[in-house]
Amino acid sequence: MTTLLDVARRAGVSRSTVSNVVRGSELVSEATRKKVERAIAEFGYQPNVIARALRARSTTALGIVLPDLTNPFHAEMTVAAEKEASRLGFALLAINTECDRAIEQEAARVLIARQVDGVVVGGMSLGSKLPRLLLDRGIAVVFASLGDPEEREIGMVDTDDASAMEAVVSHLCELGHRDMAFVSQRLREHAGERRRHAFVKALVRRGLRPLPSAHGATAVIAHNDMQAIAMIDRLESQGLRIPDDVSIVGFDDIPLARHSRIGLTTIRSDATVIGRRAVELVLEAVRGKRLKPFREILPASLVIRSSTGKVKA
Amino acid sequence: MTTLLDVARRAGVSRSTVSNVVRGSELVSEATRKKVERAIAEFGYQPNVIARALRARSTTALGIVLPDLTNPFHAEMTVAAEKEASRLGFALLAINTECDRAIEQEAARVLIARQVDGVVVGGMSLGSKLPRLLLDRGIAVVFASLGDPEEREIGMVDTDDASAMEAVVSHLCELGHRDMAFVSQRLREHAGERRRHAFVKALVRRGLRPLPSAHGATAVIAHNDMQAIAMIDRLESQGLRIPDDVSIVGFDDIPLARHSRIGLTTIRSDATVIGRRAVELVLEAVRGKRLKPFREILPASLVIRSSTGKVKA
DNA sequence: GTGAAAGCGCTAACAT
DNA sequence: ATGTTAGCGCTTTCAC
Repeated sequence: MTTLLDVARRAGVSRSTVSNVVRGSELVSEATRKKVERAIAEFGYQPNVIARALRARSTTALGIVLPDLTNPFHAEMTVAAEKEASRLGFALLAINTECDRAIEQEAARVLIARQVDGVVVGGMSLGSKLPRLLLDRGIAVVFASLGDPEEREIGMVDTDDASAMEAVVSHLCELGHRDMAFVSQRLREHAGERRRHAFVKALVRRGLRPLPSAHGATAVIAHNDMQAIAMIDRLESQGLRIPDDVSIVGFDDIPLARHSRIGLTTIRSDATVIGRRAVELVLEAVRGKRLKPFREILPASLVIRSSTGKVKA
Repeated sequence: MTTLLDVARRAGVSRSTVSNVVRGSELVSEATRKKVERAIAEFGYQPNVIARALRARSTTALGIVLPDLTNPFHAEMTVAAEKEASRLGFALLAINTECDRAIEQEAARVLIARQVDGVVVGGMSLGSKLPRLLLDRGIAVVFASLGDPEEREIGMVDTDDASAMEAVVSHLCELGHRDMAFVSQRLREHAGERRRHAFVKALVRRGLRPLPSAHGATAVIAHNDMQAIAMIDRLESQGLRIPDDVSIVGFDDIPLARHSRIGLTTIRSDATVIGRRAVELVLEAVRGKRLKPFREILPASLVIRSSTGKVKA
């Protein structure tokens, strides 16, 4: 392994000069820069990221915390985040928590121990301590597709839940539905509860009230597409027909939602944009310049397919 | 941040002694161990992973390289790998390559720069240079769900492609199919080409030959479930019926395959086991003890659902 | 059994 | 503009 010292000797300069060249510092003459660059090329020198991290107190690594990576929405978000991070020279540590409190706590411990510069939270349990733990260690945090954080220090990028649910309820009401329910698999999931809240608000505005469970509902709104698709499977196994007996609405618009066999009515949410922006925001926070808006709400749109229909007469 | 020195001072011992206690070295008296442990608990001391990595030349980090994290099979494998790695104190760096040569090269560069101890390869382009690049830097490599590596130094864990394809072809032949085709989205994907090879072999054994493309085939075998499911969508959009006009077979048995609306005939492959074992194997390699078999082939089984049927008379 | 000392490879004051 | 120096926090001989 070639080090700064090797390059320095080869180029006949000091290590700091080489370091300056490597880091693109301005205070190096054109002549020496050339010399050093030649030596670097000759050795194929690559700075040791570990040594640099120890000294500079920045690992150029980010974390991403997810409840379920097997959900294509989260996977797509992660892929986009990884791509953007990599483009900017950052590595991405992905941690799957299953929304389990203990695993979230452990995730925080690992992220702190590994000294990541920032963390994108793509999902967590309601009232999770994870963000606070990170913030307390000076680690930047951004919520992605997770709704509004209560704390000012946390950044966010999300689809507009409120107007999305407004559109969903409006659509269902037009189809004659009055008995609607919101379902989420894991009770007390942060994003789910926020969406449930928005859903209830939209109902109440119309003088309606949500059913406590899918039982007896003519329309079921699921926390996300995966759960909506699972719900179709469950209901159909019970002999119900979608949408004749029950209408189903998802959230995310994962690629599968538009599959001919699925045709899920859902809210379009752009995982790629959210993942990319989340990384951009967290890096802005890392660099201490929150000039641009630190919270960003993307417009939501309802995509109507075949999983919703008129309520039976 | 509390350091070794803080703990040492508090316990009235030297840093090396604290280090010995932390690393569980035997050569510490019971009495001092107790003292040190108390001081550690008092401070809530956590060793600095970065400093340790610099000195010990081991980052306790692994990499996982994937072609497409949005494929639930790969996602599940990654989740399992991450879980196992985390259990053993290792972090996991996930890199999505889209099977793109340039990205694979860049992935190798990053993994080398970050000095990961080992890498699980869950997918790559045929003849990719990635494994060689890593091996040359002394980084352990294990193929997961990728077939047999040519190089002895590379570990592997995979489902038995050969017997799987044998079962598929046998099943289809019984249904009267003779015009079959294997399709894979990305030409020249390592795993896909291995499966294609196994498929062709099984055909030839019966005196049959594969069709060059899905066109005109009565049965189509896809590289994996996601592609099979996409194929159903495509064919049905063209007005064909599955399985009446065309039978479809996948590979992986992702959860979606058994959805009531999908019912995909496929090969069962356990992503969780593969992910977990891949990490175990790569760590055995890291620790230099390849006592246990370094290559592991899991039994394959055909799951027959509703996407395959008798060929039209 | 315990401690002193020498770095791992790099960065960032501070000199020059 | 370039070099010198002093560590970052840890591990690991090597003495005692």
